[in-house]
Amino acid sequence: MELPEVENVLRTLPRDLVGRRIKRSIVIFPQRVCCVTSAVLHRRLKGAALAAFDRRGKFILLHLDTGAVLIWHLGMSGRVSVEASLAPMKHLLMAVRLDDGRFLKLYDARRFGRISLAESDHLPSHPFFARLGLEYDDPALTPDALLVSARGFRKRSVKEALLDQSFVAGLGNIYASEVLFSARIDPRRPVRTLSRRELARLLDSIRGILHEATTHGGTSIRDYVDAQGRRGDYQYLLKVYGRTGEPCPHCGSSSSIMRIVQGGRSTFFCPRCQK
DNA sequence: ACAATTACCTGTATGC
DNA sequence: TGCATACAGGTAATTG
Repeated sequence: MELPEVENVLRTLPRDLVGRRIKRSIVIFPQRVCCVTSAVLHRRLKGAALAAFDRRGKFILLHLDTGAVLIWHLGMSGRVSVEASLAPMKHLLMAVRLDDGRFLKLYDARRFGRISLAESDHLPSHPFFARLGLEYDDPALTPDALLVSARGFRKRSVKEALLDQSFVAGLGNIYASEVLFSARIDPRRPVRTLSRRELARLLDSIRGILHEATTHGGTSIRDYVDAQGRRGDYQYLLKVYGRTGEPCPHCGSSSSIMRIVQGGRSTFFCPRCQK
């Protein structure tokens, strides 16, 4: 799940969760709990009330009235839902039982999702966030800031840089290809060779694509659904991702969308438009 | 110190 | 019908 999907999960969490107190927590896969023991996690959650929900990059932050923050990362296949019973347990990573009997649940078939807990005063120093890049809508994210960061990558391609969460927080494999197509930049270019002008275009594309995808409820190619179980619409608006062999929607040349592999992940682009 | 590869997982689609 | 392979919204550990 990338930023637009995570944002839509947050937006679709029932508002009446706020104020509910946690009776107990259940961790099915302690291996997915990071930086804190399950025992400490349970102790810190029990009796606390849900206070606010937000996001940093792809991390979901569930703020409690005690100052503790429960952190969930959805990995590739994570799902959040609120249900009346603990069952079904299949693919359940963790759940919290609330004082009204409901369960706030994190499912993840592939178990790449991650769980942690931090104190809200110390969030920036938590290992999840210490090296995380700026939010795409942060005014501090400027072409010059990207230029400085890009120069720090010795020979990474711009596609690989977009997947690196220290460059910009929140992009994943789908939107990295879409952003580069929108900016007309060849994904194979070493990121340090991009001019300030090109990075400005890249930044405009990052902002445009992530905002548009969020507005459309995210991308549901296979499994993704929000916290209400609804699919997004952005899969219908993808210009290059998953469209190998299709005509380019910009230059129109037939079967021009190519798939290549970079860092073990698929990249889709139009070699005619993207220089 | 760095870049490239492998590891962690399960589910689904495809081809023999 | 198996069975083998490829691939999937991500990141960390390991290898050279």
